Amino acid sequence: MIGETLSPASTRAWQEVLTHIENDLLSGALGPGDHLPSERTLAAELGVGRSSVREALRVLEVLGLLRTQTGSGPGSGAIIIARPSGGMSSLIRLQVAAQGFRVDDVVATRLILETAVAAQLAASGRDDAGASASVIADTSVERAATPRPDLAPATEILDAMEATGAAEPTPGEFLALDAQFHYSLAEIAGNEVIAAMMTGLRNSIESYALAGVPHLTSWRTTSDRLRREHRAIVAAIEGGDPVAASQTVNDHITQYYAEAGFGTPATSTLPKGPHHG
Amino acid sequence: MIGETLSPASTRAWQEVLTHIENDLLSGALGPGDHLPSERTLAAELGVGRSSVREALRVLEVLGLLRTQTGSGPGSGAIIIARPSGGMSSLIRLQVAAQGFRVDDVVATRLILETAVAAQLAASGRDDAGASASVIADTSVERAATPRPDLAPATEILDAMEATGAAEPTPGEFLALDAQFHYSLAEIAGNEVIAAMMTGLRNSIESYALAGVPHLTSWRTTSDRLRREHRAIVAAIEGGDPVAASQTVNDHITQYYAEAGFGTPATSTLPKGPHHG
DNA sequence: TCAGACCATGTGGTCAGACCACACATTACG
DNA sequence: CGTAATGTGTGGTCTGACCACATGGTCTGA
Repeated sequence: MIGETLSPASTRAWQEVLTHIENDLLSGALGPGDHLPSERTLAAELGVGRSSVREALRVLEVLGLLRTQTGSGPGSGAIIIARPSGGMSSLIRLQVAAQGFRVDDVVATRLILETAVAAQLAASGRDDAGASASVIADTSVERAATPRPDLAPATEILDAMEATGAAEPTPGEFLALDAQFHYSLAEIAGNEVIAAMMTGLRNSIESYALAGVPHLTSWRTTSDRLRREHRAIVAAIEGGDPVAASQTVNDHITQYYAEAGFGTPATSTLPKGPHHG
Repeated sequence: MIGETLSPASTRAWQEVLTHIENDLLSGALGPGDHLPSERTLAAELGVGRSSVREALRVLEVLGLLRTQTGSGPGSGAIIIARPSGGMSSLIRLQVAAQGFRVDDVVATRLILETAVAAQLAASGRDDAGASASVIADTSVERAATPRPDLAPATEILDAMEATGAAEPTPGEFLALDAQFHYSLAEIAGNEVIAAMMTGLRNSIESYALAGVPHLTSWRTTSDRLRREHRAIVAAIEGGDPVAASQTVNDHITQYYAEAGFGTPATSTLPKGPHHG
């Protein structure tokens, strides 16, 4: 066992651990909510050191596949949770930081996904869902036409954004609510992949969006416009007009980043925040 | 320093390392091609153990931000490389394995991105780029209208797919070339984010695509159709017709997965050995 | 002089052992 | 009967020690 270093050549120990867990996931031996064996047990079973097990678990944790907790009893240990948002955010944010992604590419991609979501939502409640006008939403892969999307979760967020007086959100809070609104649309559309990607894209450029606030001629004017546009998006979706919905979303996002004067990265202070559970 | 265990509360050591490296990336102190300090040095500088440094590096490695190499001299050590494809693939694949992502959501998302890419390519070479017919490609965020996309890299792959005789690709090779073709389109479009996401989405369901081959009535018939469709996609793009390009791509992808009989996971019921309580 | 062998050095990869803080379960005690 | 003390197992971390590897300088012999 000790002399196992004779053949570590191609596969590194932590990769074996990763592969083993992935296989357990694919075979169904492990699923959401399940506990992984303890690090020490896993190490003994796979014949590797605990360090290697930990490196694999760390990867899975960052990727949003599990959470770890100290202590004993239920709720402790490493538990499978499939929460792709966190992992997607980390990945995109770090790639932007390392210049693997351009910020405008991120924005452009977000635009594509959001317009597609809006178009799909607008089309999904109609009788003639999937009209030729909307190529994007016309996928025979999508689930059976939902009767009509319930936009209540989204509109509730809009209500919060329009609060006045003491409850009036600060720019930071406003943008957070804005992110929530857009995410809720993706969630209502029912595509977890898109929702996760949108969250990741949005989070990765959160600092840029915030840094752009001072560049605005008037936060009041802009925020009022954003509020109106949000309502317009909802109206377009409820009106069953995919093209209008897409266009409204497109303008909404495009205008803000144009006004905020993009290209100025928010150096040093990274926004990030604790990986909320 | 030793008694640093008094306040590890909120931030775990490896996260500090991660944050430190991220800050270096954002500040420009680290960039693509740069070497990170050695693990031992980094550990000493940050006042953490080497294990913690390694856990952070492992995360960055999986996310596609750096590669590590043993030995000494240039080329060894941890080097910053911003290659998001690998990380995106791992993330999506594992999320699918952990049931965080549904396979049909992955396919639907891929559809959205690929149709958007095709539409953008078709529109980018025209004088009236951004016509109202193509909402998706109409983003004022996209880079200045490229003169006309050079599809040579894509068509070369198609040539390889159409090789006959000894060079004729096997189904596995064919699908690999197919993935390359689609990736090359995204690459030509110039959006790294989309390219990475497409690669990740495609890779994560590679096994499903392969598992579907036996379900086809005739591989020859299907592969011939795919070849024709690839040429049609290129033709539509060169023809400057965004709608046709999107539709062609949409049909291309949709049809294959329909023929391949989706919904059936690649794994048949495995023994399901819960070697842990 | 030069080419080859040789070894010192530094790197990541891995392991083993040892603590700590924590959370729960059990037990002992008032 | 309830509360406090204790036991147990978990992840989190650090330390020290090897290994395999790649480089670069040094030494040796032709």
